[in-house]
Amino acid sequence: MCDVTMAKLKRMAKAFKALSNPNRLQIYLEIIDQRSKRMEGQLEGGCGIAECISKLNIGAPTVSHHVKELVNADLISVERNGKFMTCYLNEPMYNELKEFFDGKSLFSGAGLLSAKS
Amino acid sequence: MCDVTMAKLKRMAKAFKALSNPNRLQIYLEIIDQRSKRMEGQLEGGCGIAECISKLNIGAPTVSHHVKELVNADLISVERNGKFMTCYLNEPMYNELKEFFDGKSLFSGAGLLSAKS
DNA sequence: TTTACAGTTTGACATTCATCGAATTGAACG
DNA sequence: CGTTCAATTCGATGAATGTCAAACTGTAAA
Repeated sequence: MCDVTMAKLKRMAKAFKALSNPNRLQIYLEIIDQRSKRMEGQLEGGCGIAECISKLNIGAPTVSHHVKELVNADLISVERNGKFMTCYLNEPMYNELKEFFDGKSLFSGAGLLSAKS
Repeated sequence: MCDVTMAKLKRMAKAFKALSNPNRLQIYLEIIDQRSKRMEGQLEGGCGIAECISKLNIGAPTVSHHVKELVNADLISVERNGKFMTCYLNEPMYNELKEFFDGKSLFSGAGLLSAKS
């Protein structure tokens, strides 16, 4: 009965873990930021990884690893454009996160804790 | 100029880390849940730790450790009531989390990534 | 005061993480 | 083709994490 809820809990925990590293959070926010600009027509395409590499104080292998983690947590998706890589925000997951703290969350009153294991 | 924003980023990353463990997330949600019930007058007092211990599949030392992590991330506060411990939701942090994914977040357009270290 | 219960501390252990340097793949371009 | 640049893969390593069992502290109640 709590299966769906439990699955969601795991999914959320995974998303939070992906966002729990400051560098990864910054990459995620950069992607969100570029998406906003794109929606306003100030930009085309998605967020390039090279951009993140140059703006953060960590090496390319680390950025690559972080991007993979964000993809793995369903927070973003990645697409190859010739020589470059482009990151896109995963909108459904973004909305799920947005709704998570909305008070009328799936969790409240669901008696989640009574589901052992 | 981005100091405040950077501080917030770190704070958020810390909060996400605290919520990135499924057991810890469940404890947090239980506390939120009990707070809701309390607001509806269905319950008095806060959430007891013993309750979490009995409902989760982990030992008391681990729950104690998790609770400390939640306190450390400013997500909850704890108070002693005689023999029992009571957990309370930290409302400001809860609101900060709620507002984080609100679109008009502090981060969008702030050029956060351009602030090296 | 002795017992029982709630919760913490300590120490240990296996696992996961963040990061790096070096080597590698893969696309574009001369 | 050979070079260059974007990005990944592959070890390696030091640090942090989640969990437990055992011992401890502190409060209440018998």
